Amino acid sequence: MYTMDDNCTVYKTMDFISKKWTLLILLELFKGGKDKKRYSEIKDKMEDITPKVLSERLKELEKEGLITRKVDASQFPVKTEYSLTEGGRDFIPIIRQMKIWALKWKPHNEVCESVDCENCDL
Amino acid sequence: MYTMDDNCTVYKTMDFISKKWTLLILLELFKGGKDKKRYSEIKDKMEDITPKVLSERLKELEKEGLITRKVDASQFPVKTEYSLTEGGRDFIPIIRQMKIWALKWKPHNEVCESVDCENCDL
DNA sequence: CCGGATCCTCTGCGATACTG
DNA sequence: CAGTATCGCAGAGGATCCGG
Repeated sequence: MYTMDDNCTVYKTMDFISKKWTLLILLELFKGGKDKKRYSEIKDKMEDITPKVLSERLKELEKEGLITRKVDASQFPVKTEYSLTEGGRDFIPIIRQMKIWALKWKPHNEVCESVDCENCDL
Repeated sequence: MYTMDDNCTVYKTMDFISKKWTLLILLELFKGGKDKKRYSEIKDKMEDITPKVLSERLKELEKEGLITRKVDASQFPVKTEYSLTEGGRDFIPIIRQMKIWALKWKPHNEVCESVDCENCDL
């Protein structure tokens, strides 16, 4: 007999990525091939996310080691830039697998009908 | 220039699986190699889920085509059994990828230190 | 008894405004 | 520009109830 263990690595990982917006932020940081993106740049692309939640998720992702945050205060206005860490980049293939799964099993539309559509860069 | 599109297949999939408990329920239905599991059986294994949320998630998963629900009213008490569909089973490798990722990048413990630990059957 | 539904509470998300 | 502060609401958690 087994029971779901709170301490299980998989359990904790799934609980972490099951927070709203988390995966989409990871994907947004990956898209376009840029290694750094600014707070406002992320926010502008993800139209429906609120500044509070974006801020919360970025902190969580940093704490979990998936992204890094760098502040350039040498000039004004101050620039804050976010990048994927190696571990964060290594999560992208999992998101790609989700897309491949979705293309196979879910009805899809013209916006996103191929694996390499420009909408999500996957 | 691109913007996150609500209609995007990937967007919708990520939004769907990003609901609390969804992935854990899928995993629970996979574990142990049984093809069917009863409501109470799932609930007992996932100690912290409440009957309300379990019921909601099972309905969503059924609607999304990942699981099926069969009621056996031929005897008493009535049995309700849930199984993974082909599409649902095809999602398990993605969860396995998450575990592999977690084992590589996150500190893990004795409960779950190998890919084939009996705790999650992945 | 089993598989939920119902009621209530409380945390998390959303919307808007504002600041160093 | 990059976030906080404040408030309101929907969805998750807890306990109990109920029809078959």
